[in-house]
Amino acid sequence: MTIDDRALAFETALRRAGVRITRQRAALLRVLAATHDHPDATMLHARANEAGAGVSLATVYRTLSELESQGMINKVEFEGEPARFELADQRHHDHMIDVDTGEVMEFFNDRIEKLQAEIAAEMGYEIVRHRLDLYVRKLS
Amino acid sequence: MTIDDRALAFETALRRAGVRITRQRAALLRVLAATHDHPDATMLHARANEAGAGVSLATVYRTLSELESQGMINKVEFEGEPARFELADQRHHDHMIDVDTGEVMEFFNDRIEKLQAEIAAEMGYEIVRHRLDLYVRKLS
DNA sequence: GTGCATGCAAATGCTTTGCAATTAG
DNA sequence: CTAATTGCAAAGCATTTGCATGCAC
Repeated sequence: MTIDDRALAFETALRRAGVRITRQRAALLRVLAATHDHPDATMLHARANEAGAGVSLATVYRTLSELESQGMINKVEFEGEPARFELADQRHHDHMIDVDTGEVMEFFNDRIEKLQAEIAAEMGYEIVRHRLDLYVRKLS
Repeated sequence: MTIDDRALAFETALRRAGVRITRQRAALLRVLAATHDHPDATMLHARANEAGAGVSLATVYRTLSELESQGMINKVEFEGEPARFELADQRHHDHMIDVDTGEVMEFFNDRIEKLQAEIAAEMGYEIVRHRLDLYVRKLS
């Protein structure tokens, strides 16, 4: 799926949900469709405007909320920094954060997922969602 | 260890670290020593003042920072709420949050801990710290 | 045309900080 | 005595919101 395809898919999904596609939203969708890292609202704002879009930060926040409640992006909150965002059209995964560089990596481990569900079940609960963040340092 | 013992242990550790024990700090240490839940700064402020202490919120925050950098308490940041605090003098554990009641429970699973370390090692990293939060709902 | 979306600036909520007054050791 | 600590009010930061104007459909 190309960036254009993805941006178009976003637009279609939003239209279907009764959301109007404004110039600002189209620009943000394009920026998001091209995203391979974990930018925060300010970064997305900067990227949209670098592309000549003219979008206010308030609109960035409003659009991100909308996209999140549509389930199209995920908000990721690491400790002590502004919320970051990632595309939701991927398999579930957890995050590793390099404490020296700030780099965010993704990983998935099925055994951990299963163990979490078991632990919750043993205590009489089911998991609604979970967050597993590993703050790591490169081995020397 | 009683609450008084614990409060005294805190004082001793702080004095040893060259931190002065003021009336305000003593009151907060007492409140913390009696803590079995996961209060935030405002709650701790309220509890200290209910006990007739006369402590400002700024001092609560400053004391919590001090205690955290001394490794005596841990700051716990759940999604979308003010930071909470817990005593550090316990075995490491993770948290389960009941999404309906807000109740916070603790659990520990050695297999999950080991798997995390293995995953990090495979990717060439060592874990500095980690956070695992399960947002759960009671099974009906 | 009509109502949803925008920009702006002000408000919010949590947390930190500058500074003059106070107090622990 | 004197340097650390406090309270207060102001500032900081990320995020949200009220409102008048603008624009998508």
